[in-house]
Amino acid sequence: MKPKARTRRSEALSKERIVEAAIEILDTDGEETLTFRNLTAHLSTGSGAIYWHVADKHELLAAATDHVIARVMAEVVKEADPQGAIRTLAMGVFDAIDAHPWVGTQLSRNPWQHAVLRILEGVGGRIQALGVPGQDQFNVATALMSFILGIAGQYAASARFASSNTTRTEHLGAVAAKWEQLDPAEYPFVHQVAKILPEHDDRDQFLAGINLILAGIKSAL
Amino acid sequence: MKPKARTRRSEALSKERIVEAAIEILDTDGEETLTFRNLTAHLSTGSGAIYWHVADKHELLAAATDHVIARVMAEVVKEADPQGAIRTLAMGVFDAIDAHPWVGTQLSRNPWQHAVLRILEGVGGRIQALGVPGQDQFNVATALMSFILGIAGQYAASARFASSNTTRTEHLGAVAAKWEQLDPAEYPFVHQVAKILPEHDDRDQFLAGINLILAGIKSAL
DNA sequence: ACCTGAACACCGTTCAAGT
DNA sequence: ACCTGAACACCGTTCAAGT
Repeated sequence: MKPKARTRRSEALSKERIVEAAIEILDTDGEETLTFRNLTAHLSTGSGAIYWHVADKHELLAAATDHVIARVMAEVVKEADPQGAIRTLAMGVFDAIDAHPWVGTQLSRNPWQHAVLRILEGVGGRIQALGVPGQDQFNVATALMSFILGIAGQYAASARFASSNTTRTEHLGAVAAKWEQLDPAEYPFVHQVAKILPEHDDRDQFLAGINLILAGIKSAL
Repeated sequence: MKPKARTRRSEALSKERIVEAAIEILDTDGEETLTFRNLTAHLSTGSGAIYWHVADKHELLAAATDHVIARVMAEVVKEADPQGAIRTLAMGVFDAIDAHPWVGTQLSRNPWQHAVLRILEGVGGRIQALGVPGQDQFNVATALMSFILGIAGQYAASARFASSNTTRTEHLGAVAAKWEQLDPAEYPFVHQVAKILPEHDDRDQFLAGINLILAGIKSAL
C-alpha cells in the first residue's frame, strides 16, 4: 500500500513548485500554519531542502505574494478610463486579499517587495493619464498606495481573527459590543460607529475610500 | 561589588512596569529583540513571571502601543479648526512612529486594538465637526484611518530595514538603484519615481496624502 | 497572591553527509 | 548539483514548586 502522496510524485524541486505548495497551505490552513517543516512534508522532502531554491522565509512569502498580485494586475491592463482603471485595480487587490488574507499581511509588511511595485506602477500610470502634474505624481500615487496597503493590513487582520471559529459578522458584532462598553463621553464617535459596524460592507467601504481620494485628485487638477 | 541592576531595584512587578521596560527595549534595541527572556532579564525576574500580569505577548505589545498613542492624542485635544486638528493628529501619529517604529508595525497589524480606537475617535470627531453628513462619516473616518495605518506599516518597515546598518538615504538609494534595473518598458512610472525617491521627505509625503484626502472630503460637502 | 525556572512544543536556519 | 535530516540556537507559554 503506497502512502498517499500529497504532491504529484517526486519531480525535482523548484522555486515554482515550492511557491505553489506554500500558497496552497496559506490558502487552506492560514498563515500561521506555513512552516518549513509543514511545507517540506507536503513536498515530501527534507526540512532543509528549500534553502537550495529560496534564500529564506521572507523571500518565499514575497514570491507567493507576487504570484497572486501579478495575476490581478494582468487582468487590469486594458481599461481606457484612468479613473475606472484605478477602481478596478484597487478592487482587484481587495478581492485578492479577500481570497488570500495572507496577501494583505504580506503587502503591508514590506513596502518594497515586487508585488508592491506592480501596484505602484499600475496606479502611477493612471495618475499620469489623469493629468496630475509631474511634481505631484509621486505623492498622489504613493498616497493611493498607502490607502490600499492600509486596507490590506486591516482586512488581513480581521480575517486572521475572525476565521478561527466565528463568522465575520459574529466577530464584528463582538467587536462592536466591546466598543459600546467604552465611556460614551470619551468615545462618542466610536459608540456611534459601533451600531453600523456589524452590518457594513467592507467592499463598499473600500470603494468609498478610493472615490474619496479620486475626488481629492480631481479637485486639485 | 553589586551587579549593575538594569531596573531600579526589585519593586513588585506590575503591568505598568512591564510595559515601560518593554518600551525601553523596543526603542533602544528594536522590535526583534523584545523577547520574554530578554524582558524578564531586564526586570531581573523569572521568565514566566510576566504571565501573572499580562495575558500574552500580543497584549503586551498592544499596551505598549496604547501607551505611546495615548500621549499623542492627549496633545491634540484642543484645536479649534477641525482640519488643522486632523493634520496635527495625523502628524502626531507620524512623529510617534518615527520615534518608535515598532508602533507602526503594531498599529498596522491589529485594527481593533485600543490605540486605533483612540485615533478613530480623534479623526471621527473632527469629521463630524467638518460637517460630513451622518451616513458618510463612517466611510470617511475609516478611509483617513486606513491611510494613516498604511503609512504606519510602510514607515515601520523602512525603519526596520534601514536601521540595521545603513542610514535612511543610503537605504533609499539602494532601493532606487534596484528599481532602475527593472525593465523601463514595463515599469516606466517606477523608473521615474526612482529618481525622486532617495531625497524625498517622508513627512511632506505623508502630509500631502492627508491634504489630498481632506480635499476629497471638502469637494463632497 | 505572586514569583521562579525547568520543561514543553515548537520555530527558522545551517551544514556535514549522502546521491 | 541537489537533497537529507540531525543539530543549533532560539522562541512563547505552561505549570509544579516555592515564598
